[in-house]
Amino acid sequence: MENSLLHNNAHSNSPSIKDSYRPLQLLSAQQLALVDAFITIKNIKKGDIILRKGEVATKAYFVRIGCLRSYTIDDKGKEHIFMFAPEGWIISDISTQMTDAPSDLFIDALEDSQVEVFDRRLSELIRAISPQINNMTTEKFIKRIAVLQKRIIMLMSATAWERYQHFMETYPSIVQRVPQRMIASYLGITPEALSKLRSDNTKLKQKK
Amino acid sequence: MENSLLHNNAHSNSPSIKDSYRPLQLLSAQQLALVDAFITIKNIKKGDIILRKGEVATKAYFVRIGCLRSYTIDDKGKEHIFMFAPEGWIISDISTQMTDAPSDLFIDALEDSQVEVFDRRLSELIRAISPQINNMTTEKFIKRIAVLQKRIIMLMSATAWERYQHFMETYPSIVQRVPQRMIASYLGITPEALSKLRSDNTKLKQKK
DNA sequence: TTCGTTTCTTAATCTACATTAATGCGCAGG
DNA sequence: CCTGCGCATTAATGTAGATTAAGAAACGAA
Repeated sequence: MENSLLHNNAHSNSPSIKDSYRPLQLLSAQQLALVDAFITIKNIKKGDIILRKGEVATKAYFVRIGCLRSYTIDDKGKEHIFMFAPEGWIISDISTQMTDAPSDLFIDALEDSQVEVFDRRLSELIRAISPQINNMTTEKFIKRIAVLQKRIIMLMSATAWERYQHFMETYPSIVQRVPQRMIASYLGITPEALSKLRSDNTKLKQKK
Repeated sequence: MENSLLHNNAHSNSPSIKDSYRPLQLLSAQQLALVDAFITIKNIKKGDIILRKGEVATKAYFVRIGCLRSYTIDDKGKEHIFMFAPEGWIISDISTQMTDAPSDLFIDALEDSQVEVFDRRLSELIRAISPQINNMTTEKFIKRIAVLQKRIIMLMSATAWERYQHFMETYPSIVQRVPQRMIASYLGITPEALSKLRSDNTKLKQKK
């Protein structure tokens, strides 16, 4: 079932970032062609790191096939996963992409993946030729802020189990695809704790 | 010492949001006058709530005098402070201000305060007349994203004591002004835990 | 001032999650 | 086909911070 989905995506009709512009007719055919000229396709092997902490990156990645993640490594050497990006998601370190600040994040591939790379220059170009798209971009930033805000509130107020529930709603396609220890890392708990969480709740369900 | 600071701010030369436009000469005198026409000044009494969860607000507030905060109340009735806004800070629920989403946050005043109110319409106006300011706004959003991102990483990886250290760096002027229990709420711990934290570390310092 | 309320602190107990460690499984490479 | 290593699970023990409770200090309103 998940496999057939993967196969579909492996064709040339994989999702593209341009899909979000087309339906609204925000860009002329000529402009779309221009965008095409700036977008490049990149294949990334499982485990390849495409951004490292401290680097100044200028690119964002739209995931066509596969799955990427962004994460930090703290002083004690511990990984903390910031987000996952399965098919259709965009991943980048916004602050290093839009300004010249060194990145706090690493980004790598959890599976063999294919992405559309768009450079800072493309963002600038596209925002210059279309005010609507410029506004769309701003709106995306605002939505991102709302998401981060909710995550903070969640980290402050919710138990590990509640956060796990929320994770499964946010990333239904991820749960079976990535190692448990990474889900634990995203939730801010240890793999052992997640394992316990899951088994305890399975038991609860069986009782009812 | 803090008092004299307060007195200075009580005069008409209090900081204004326009200060951030003037030095860059981004707006003509006429345009500044136009902005003036849209900005209103609001006095808020300690304890007054100017935004409630579920409301659709269209305003942001630049703090001239005093201190505001934004916070949520979770299912169990517990408050979680999201940010403080002393003099010079802007506070709002960005997602409700820029879209029509109902707010997740409450905003109220921790002291008698004076703010500059700017409506969504002003943001639109100002961004329409000045592309530079439009870009400045976008950059502010990006910086905000970076701040939220760091806070998430901090909540996932740092101990309560480390978070307290970071809080004091971020809000040096706040520590003596707001109740401890609110600082605890911002840090995501109980007032009792914060009290212990502080006394334990004082002892540590004395040992050395 | 005085009284009532809120806030801060200290201390005892409790709990969610971390740490450590041992076991078994699945899978990639020789 | 083994062999080894990363991963998941389980269990024992440890600990940061929550909860509960109670007393002291600070604060606001009459």
